[in-house]
Amino acid sequence: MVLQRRLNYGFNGYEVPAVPRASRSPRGRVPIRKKRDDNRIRAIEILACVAGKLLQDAENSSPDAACREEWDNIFESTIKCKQGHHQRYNEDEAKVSKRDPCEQEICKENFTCEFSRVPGLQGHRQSYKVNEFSRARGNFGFKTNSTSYFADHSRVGRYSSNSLEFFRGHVDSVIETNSEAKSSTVLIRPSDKISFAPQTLDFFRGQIDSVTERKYEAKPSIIRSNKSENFPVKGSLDTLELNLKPPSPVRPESDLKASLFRRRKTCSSYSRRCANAEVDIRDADENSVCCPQPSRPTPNIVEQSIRNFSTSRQWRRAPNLNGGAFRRTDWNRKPAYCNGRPCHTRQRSQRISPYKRRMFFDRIPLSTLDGRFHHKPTFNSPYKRSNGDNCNAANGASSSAAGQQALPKSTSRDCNVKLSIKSFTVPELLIDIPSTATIGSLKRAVMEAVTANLGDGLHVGVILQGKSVRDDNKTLLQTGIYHDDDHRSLGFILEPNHAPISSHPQAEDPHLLSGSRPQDLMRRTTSLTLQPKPSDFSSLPPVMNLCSSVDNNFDVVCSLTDISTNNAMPNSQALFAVPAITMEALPVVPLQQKPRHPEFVQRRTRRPFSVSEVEALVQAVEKLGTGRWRDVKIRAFESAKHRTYVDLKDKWKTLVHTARISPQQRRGEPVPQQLLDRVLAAHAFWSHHQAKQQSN
DNA sequence: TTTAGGG
DNA sequence: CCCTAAA
Repeated sequence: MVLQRRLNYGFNGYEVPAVPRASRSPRGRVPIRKKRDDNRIRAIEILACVAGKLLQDAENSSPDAACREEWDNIFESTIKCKQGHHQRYNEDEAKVSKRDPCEQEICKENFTCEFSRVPGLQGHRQSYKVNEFSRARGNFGFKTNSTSYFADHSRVGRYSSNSLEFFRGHVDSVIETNSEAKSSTVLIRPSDKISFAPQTLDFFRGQIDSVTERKYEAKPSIIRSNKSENFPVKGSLDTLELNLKPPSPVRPESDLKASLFRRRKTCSSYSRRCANAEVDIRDADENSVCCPQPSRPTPNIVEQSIRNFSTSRQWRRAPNLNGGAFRRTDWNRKPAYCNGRPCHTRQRSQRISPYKRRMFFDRIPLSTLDGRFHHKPTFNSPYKRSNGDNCNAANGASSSAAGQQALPKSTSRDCNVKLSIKSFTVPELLIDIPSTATIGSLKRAVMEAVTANLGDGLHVGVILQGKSVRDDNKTLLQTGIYHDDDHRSLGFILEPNHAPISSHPQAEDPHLLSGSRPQDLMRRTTSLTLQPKPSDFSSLPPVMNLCSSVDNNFDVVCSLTDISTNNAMPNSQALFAVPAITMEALPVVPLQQKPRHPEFVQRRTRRPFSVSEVEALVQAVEKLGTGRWRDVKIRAFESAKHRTYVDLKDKWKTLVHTARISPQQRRGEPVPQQLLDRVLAAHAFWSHHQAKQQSN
């Protein structure tokens, strides 16, 4: 039949290559669908595994029944999902759905999570959509969209995110979202990936399997508030907290809470916005004195630091007149609150972390840790003094340095600086592990990844007043950090060592050296946040995302995105410290994974094939066969620069399709039936030929 | 890079 | 025409 047609139309010149091309065939991705399904199944299994582990940990290590019940509630609520819920998308998301084939599958798996038993979340309902996410090579997992509603149907948040990470974050967000959040809407533009609040990552480090660090290029998110007028524009945490009514009965610790927030007040909203480490500015006598404490951690200190680092808990340095051992202070006395009820993060960390923390720092060489911190002023360095003499020495040193700055008045008492780094944002960790892997191997893999991650040349950067302090040789005094100064804007940043140290003095402050990035980032953050302009998405490089639906109407957190796009953003790989309180609501943060927003991707102009082009294509394929598109291109479209071999392949595909459908169904410029018959003939011939090659 | 295939 | 897995 086919041959007959071939003969009918006069072509009999099929040219089978002398060297069979069977070795190159089959090519391409044959079982895509299957692969995706496998991935989905695998991811779900991992999620189940994680959830199970969480439950297990909660059951096994809960110190008291109340805590355990709380955990059970949370996890149960997290896991109990009802399928079939449908979710509407806003216009933006719908557009993306049209553009993104993967997004089109977003409705494939829907979940509704009910939080009826979670304290503070009664009546809360959250729906998720999970779809696979396979746009990017090596990208594993899903994408979810979720919208949260409270009992009164007020919207809490909308996320578009990579679902695996989403679920990670979800655990935290469930724990830490509080009912006050319903007064604000967090709108995150559709994007491909999310990152997590530090505690989320910390939490999952010990929970999950193999992790692969991804580097990111940050993209902005927009945060809006439905009722932002309820809150000061400045979004001061203190104000916000005080404005909010605790949903639960007042607890005895409420006075502590108040003092805690009062204390927080001394940290500027600026530094919080910029998502740098929060500095605990308490003095030994609880006066609000804020001085950075230069210190070189001793091994046990390192250990402790790492513990705290790994659990996103704050550590503090005791007044170090006795040599400056770190000590943890009043964690138990100072409850972290989420709108009147205790945050569970700490409980969780305590319960789950001992083992994990052990694993964590056991596997990190101390030398690495040393290295990571060595950019901070050290105990033995001239930067740090523990008594008045040393202070004077520091004075003298600073007075001999160029660009020094006048010493603040009182130096005798508070030369030591006490600060605590409450949290860090670390690069996203991606899971990629077979579902058959054991928890143990999973943990090992996580540890390895974390170790590799943290050991990979990170160092601590210092941010002062929004500027990165690059000169490691300057003293604190020269830099402008004194004990009784206003240290609202002091922050820290973890950054890779290979980040360019493009430092240049700031005109307005000669004592501050600055890499260009962090403050740029922050400025963008600020302006972006205050004046969201979706159209700026393509042009705004890096940035930040929200961590809270409660208090951060204008609070954003710098986050990290994929640097694999080669949009150089070296410092965007940095680990930004995040104010603890901003993490307390919605740790799920979307990140732009694609280089550009889909709607800004320029599509090639459509250039329909002319009949003569089709003729040339058919002729070439008749001669060379299907599957040699490069040769076809060279042979017949060498000079047609706008026709790639992929185009030719696509055109052939559509030609075959066109030839098979009835003429009434065809669109566009009509292709002569004769040509279409040749297409069918050649296609049949070469298909048959290929099949024969396969079987041999 | 090229091919195959889903979209 | 886009996207991307797989080779």
